[in-house]
Amino acid sequence: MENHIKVSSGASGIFNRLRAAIMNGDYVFNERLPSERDLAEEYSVARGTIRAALEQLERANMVRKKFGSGTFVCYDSRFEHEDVAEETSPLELIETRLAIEPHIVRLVVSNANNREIRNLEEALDNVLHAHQEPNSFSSADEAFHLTLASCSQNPLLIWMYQRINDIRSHTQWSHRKHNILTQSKIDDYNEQHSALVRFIIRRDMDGAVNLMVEHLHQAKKDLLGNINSL
Amino acid sequence: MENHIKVSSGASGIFNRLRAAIMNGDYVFNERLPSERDLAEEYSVARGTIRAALEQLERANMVRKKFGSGTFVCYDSRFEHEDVAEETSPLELIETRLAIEPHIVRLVVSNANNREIRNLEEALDNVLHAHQEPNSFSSADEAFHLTLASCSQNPLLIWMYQRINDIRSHTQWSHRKHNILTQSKIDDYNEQHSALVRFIIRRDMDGAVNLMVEHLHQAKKDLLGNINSL
DNA sequence: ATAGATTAGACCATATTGGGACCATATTAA
DNA sequence: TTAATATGGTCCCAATATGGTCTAATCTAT
Repeated sequence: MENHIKVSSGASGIFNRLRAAIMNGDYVFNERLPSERDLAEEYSVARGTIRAALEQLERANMVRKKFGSGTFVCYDSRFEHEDVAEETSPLELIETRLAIEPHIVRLVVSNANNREIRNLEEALDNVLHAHQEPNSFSSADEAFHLTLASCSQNPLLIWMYQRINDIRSHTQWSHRKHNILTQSKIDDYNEQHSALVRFIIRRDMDGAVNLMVEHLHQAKKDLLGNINSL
Repeated sequence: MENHIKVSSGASGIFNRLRAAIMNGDYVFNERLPSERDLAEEYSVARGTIRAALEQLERANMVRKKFGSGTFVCYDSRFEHEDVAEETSPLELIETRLAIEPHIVRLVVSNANNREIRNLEEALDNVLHAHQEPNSFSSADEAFHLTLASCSQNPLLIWMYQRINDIRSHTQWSHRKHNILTQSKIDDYNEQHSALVRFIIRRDMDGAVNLMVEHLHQAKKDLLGNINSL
């Protein structure tokens, strides 16, 4: 009957304490937990008990273990109260980008100063020279579009685009990137990125906006084509 | 609480410390980090560990490496908007609405079903019959536009519009509403609200979108006129 | 007394780290 | 222009850290 006093004991107790620590942010997303041996010492318990607790955490999808490397947090507290990321499909994300990015381009063409143009050219350079590999390109592409948003100088739009990038990098469909982002697709997209920056530098409003719309429509088409072919 | 100094070990530990340094402003935008060899000495780890940490930073879009030159910060602290509501001006809010609402209208015209049309008509009714007083109208107006957003059936767009409404009801200018929202202005806006719903019911895409753009441009003009007259 | 949980330790397979060397490119000084 | 230097990119090998597995002894609750 001592369980009435102790909150919990044994492996489940360690599980609860570790889960609380992760949800509390003591261990953040992608961080490596202390080794099983260290945790055992920290909680004054045998390694087997720690392993049992970690297995519970793994079943709860809060950590993942990597042989020979460590145990890593895969619980993202950023989305703790945000079901938006979970509910938003790739298609709905593109639709949202289609809503705000063309207008961002309008603002950039009318407002961007030389310093921001330089930042944009640098981001373009990065995405053009990103390793020809889906994850690397995708990450540079996110940075490019965020830089574009930042050139709008509108804090609310920038903030919204950050949320879009959060969702872009949120897992759901990332495994599809490898099907969609072939070498030739990456080349196509980069062609459009370059053209977009040229239009912006020339202050060609219609050209830039239309290109952005086309860019996103192509991304949408590629996404739909891929889904249909599953 | 115990003085629990927790320093993640290995590459991810270095990653966390460097990320904190960058976010803290120890290294600023476009600044060159110390060389990998210097960082290795500074943190008393091998160069390979530093390289692993820098690769994580690169994946997080916080630094970029230039072959033969160095590693440069590409994290812009201006992107960190602690409280976006505080930083967003009325004009910037309108610009943001100008970005997303016309596209919301597009989606509504193509996707809305009868049930959603009924919700929209109800929201229209509410805003038409709101007390002819700025706060009452403003609140009904927010609800009308949010209903419109929800008819898009896109959870991300709906969520973003909720954030817009948060800011609308928060912002700096609420005291100006009394200057802007005169009886005749309210009548003008409601004229547009009614016309918008008619266009949507007729599935007149161009008419609806153009009207929404006009609606927001008028709101922008009214806002600017009021600011200039201060 | 029994069954299950916990402890403690040993060993294995893999990944990371330490430390060094050399290469390719960019920057700087002569 | 040319040479020297600084920097990131790559490879190597040994040492260490880590999770995976197994065994046996001990504790605990029924």
